Amino acid sequence: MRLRFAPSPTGALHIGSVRTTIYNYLFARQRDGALILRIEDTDQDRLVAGAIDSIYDGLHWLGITWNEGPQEGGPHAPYVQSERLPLYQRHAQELIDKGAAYYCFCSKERLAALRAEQEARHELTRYDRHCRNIPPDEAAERAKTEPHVIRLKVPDEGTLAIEDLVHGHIEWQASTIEDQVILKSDGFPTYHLAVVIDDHEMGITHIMRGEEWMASVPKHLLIYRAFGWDVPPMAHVPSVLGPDGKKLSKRHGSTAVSQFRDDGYLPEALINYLALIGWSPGTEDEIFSMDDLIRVWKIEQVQSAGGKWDKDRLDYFNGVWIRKLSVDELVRRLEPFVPAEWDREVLRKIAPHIQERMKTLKDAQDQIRFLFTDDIGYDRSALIPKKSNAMTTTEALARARAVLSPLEPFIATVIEPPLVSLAAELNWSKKDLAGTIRMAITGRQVGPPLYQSLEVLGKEKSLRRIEAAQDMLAGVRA
RNA sequence: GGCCCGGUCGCCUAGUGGUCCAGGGCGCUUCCCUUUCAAGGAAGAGGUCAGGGGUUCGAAUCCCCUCCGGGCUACCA
Repeated sequence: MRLRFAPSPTGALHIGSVRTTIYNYLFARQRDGALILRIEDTDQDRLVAGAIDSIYDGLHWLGITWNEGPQEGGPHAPYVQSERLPLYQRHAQELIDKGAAYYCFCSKERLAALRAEQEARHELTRYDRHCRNIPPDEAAERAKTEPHVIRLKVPDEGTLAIEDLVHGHIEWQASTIEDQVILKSDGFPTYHLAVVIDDHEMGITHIMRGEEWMASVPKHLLIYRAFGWDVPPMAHVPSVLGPDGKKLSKRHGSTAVSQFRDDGYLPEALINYLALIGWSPGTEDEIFSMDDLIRVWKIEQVQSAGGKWDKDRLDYFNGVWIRKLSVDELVRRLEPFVPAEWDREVLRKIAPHIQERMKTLKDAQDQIRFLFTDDIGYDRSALIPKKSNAMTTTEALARARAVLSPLEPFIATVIEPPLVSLAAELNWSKKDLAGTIRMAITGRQVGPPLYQSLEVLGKEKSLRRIEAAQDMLAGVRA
């Protein structure tokens, strides 16, 4: 069993192609098969520098591994199509020799004009086979000096069909297919020629790819047939759609895996969420690690309809996976998301208290900033509860400071009782007292639990900030 | 326009002729818990299974038509 995924280095690793890659990975791993990474860079004009690195980075981050590839090597190296040109050219020649393909000398201008005419007459826009009947000898001779492409010689009649693993029986009439260019004038193959040759040469046993490739299947079938090769089983998996129902793309916002990493998403969450677009276990379980997926995922359960991308649902899964992390692991994952100068010991102490309050790792920073800087600026009015005023609040803060200052050890369980009693004495609700103190020490209305926050902040700083709040209310400080 | 693929609550989906006056999750509403926010618990709103014809004792599930959506229609992948 050999599966492949074949991205084009035309940009950052895309979230949609990741979903398809995950399926390939699962299929290969659950059957002890091999996974091959092949770079399809036959379009010279669309190459983007650094794209291959970004593909590698993204895949590594997700924990997807493979057996053969450009950097890994393997029995069918090279795994980059631009390094396999002679192979395609040789095979294109073979197709010509077999009469399954022909040289075409039409200029791009003629093709454009032809197209314009057809459009004007509301006819089908396709190649008119102008060069199809040039005698082979003459064509071969002209090919030595004239610029040319090689086109597939599509038969006039016949039916082409596959039994798709996802969609079942699909068929096409040969008459509806164009004489597709398979070798471009720059000597590079088009996708159609290159995939068929590589999938065959590399011993790919199952082709799983996005459904946008379905329309080109009949062309591939013709090429397989011309070479006399067996056609491997194919599975065309549904697309990941944007909110507007169209195939997810940059238009819908960033689709780069690296963006999700930078935004504080866990690879576990992304994989879990993505796997569920287009696949369902048929049970009510929905939290799956990659290993779980390898166990339960089945190609038979893959949907035939596309599914829309839903950020809220991704956020939910991210929260689930963040909560599953051990504290040590959470701290480790938080590392890139907090300033280097922040004390890691303090981070570790507060981590358990913000763990269930994060949608993304990025959320942590704002919630715990007060522990690492004294610059927590807030408005004096924010200190005063609705039913209170500056004077009573100042009083409350003074009393709180008095109550807190002798406490030893300064830990949450010791801090709570006296503050609860104080609230009662002041005839304040616990909520109001806690809210005022929270604002005084954190500068925010929401955050980790107050008593734990005081503990982690430490007695000295806590008292100092409460005093500062008092002064602010009393007008001592602006 | 042509070819192909789709169409179950706002979204992801379960469902493969009866146990479905359609189940779960996200989101939303309400309540509980509660020092905030979350998390957690409970309840609820939300679907004429795109529409119309068949087949059948019986259809979301099978067939046909229509409508709608998407993909492809490049010397792009």
